[in-house]
Amino acid sequence: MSGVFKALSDPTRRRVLQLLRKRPMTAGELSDHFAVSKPTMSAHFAALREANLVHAEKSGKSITYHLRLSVLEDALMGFAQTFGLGADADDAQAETKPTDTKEEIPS
Amino acid sequence: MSGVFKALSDPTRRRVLQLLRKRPMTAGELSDHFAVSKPTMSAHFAALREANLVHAEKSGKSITYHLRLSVLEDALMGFAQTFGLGADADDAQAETKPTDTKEEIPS
DNA sequence: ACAATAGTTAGATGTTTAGCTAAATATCAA
DNA sequence: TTGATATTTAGCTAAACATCTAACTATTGT
Repeated sequence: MSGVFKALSDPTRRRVLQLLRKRPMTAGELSDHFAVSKPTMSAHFAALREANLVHAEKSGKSITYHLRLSVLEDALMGFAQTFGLGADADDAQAETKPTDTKEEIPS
Repeated sequence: MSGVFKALSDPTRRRVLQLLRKRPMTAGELSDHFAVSKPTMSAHFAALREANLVHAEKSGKSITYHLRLSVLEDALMGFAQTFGLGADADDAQAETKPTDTKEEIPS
């Protein structure tokens, strides 16, 4: 949980995820979009891997990164839901689940 | 944007927000829920204030913090939506807005 | 085997962060 | 004014982070 938000707290990493939204890309392709060194990008990729937001697939010389949308969704929406935000409607009693009344502390 | 995710990347701060979900609370009340010093909590409050996730209201000796749900919602859901996550249905063509086809890079 | 290409590891530097204690500030009550 | 309460500021440490260059590993083409 913390790992996901930490990963998302960096603009470069957020843009990487956005780029991967369209299609999987190799580390090199992704790096070309940024004005930082390869090792720096490598570290960003590691952060995204550790947060499980991307999946790395090595093939030949290059490594292709794939977005793990479901992990992003679970983290983002799951957290949002603990605040009554998310899927359903807008004001008061219109919700699917009654926005509850129970104690739910986040990790 | 980065500020919000940065704020959310700390478990203590996430729990503070969760506590504030129920009702506004003073700095002292909030601090009582955590095993860290008051100055440390004060720093966490500052981070939340800077991210605009809470609103501080001084009255007398104490300062009452209020959750700014709308800011959390805008950040979380806004970001989620750039990935086609969020409000609407689950699989493919069921969405309200066609999940677009346009270039949207995050800040 | 050699060189080129794709990434990562190592090591250094400067910045940020979370935490602490001690001291300062502000408010209120006596 | 003196004291108690609530919170912040100052100053510190230790760990984590983002960044770099240089060197290394792995793969492929010649």
